[in-house]
Amino acid sequence: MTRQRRVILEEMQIPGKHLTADEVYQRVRRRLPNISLGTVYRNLEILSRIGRIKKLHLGGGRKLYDGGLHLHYHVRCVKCGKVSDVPAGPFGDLETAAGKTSEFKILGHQLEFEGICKECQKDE
Amino acid sequence: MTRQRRVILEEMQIPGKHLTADEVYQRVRRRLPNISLGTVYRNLEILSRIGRIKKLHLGGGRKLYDGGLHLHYHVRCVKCGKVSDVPAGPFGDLETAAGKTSEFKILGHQLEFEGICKECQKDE
DNA sequence: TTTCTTGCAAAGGGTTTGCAAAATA
DNA sequence: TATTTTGCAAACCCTTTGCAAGAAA
Repeated sequence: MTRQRRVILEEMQIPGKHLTADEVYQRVRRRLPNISLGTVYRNLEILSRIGRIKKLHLGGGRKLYDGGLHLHYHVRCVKCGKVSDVPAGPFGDLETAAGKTSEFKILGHQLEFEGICKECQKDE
Repeated sequence: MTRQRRVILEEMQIPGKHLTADEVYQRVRRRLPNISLGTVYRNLEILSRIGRIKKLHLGGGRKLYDGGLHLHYHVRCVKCGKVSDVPAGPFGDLETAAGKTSEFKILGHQLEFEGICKECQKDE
């Protein structure tokens, strides 16, 4: 656990926020001005592999990193791209249901809603 | 509706299959050898915007295009990346539930399961 | 010391875009 | 004819990677 990795992890602890790799880079650079973007990418990959953060691939096509590990879903604004958390369920046991109709051994799931955020609703 | 667009749409009609832009390009090229990759990208974008196909951003980070318009979900193998359809629900009314806890006006949702496909289960 | 990680810069892969020519409505 | 779309190629992200120097275990 290097200094860089620790700071990256700390800077990801923003409840309800989801950052691109470059946003993480910008934040971390305020504390470690010499860190490189490559290091940020490498550590985001490692941290998500060991389960300290979550990598999201949402509909907008952007890769986002989420420091929040509690079970929750996401909603993305189709107008401005803003992503917010949606508290999880209770949505029944989705995985059990899927396991009955699929030949896959189900290990997990991701649920993403799309809609229009409060600000964009005003603009309509 | 140009010839290129029509052929692209036709080549996407493979039940249960999900293609990358390049796979679409390869398929279409068998019928229209001079089509360019740019044209494929432009038409996939247009077709998904007008709702004739669906653009998927699954966990693997890959962008896939799906010609199947019936309501269904997807499951992705975490070992080999294979993507299969999962019949939808009945999973209750996910969007109504999300609308109660979110300030967004909910318009839709995508649900992706991850697991291990039949073939990869054998290898374990 | 041995192994892992860093910063740098270059390479890589997928996607988008400007343009003039061609096709469509 | 007016508008849209095409093929081509270059440009454009974003992300990954090779390397030698540096830090961590």
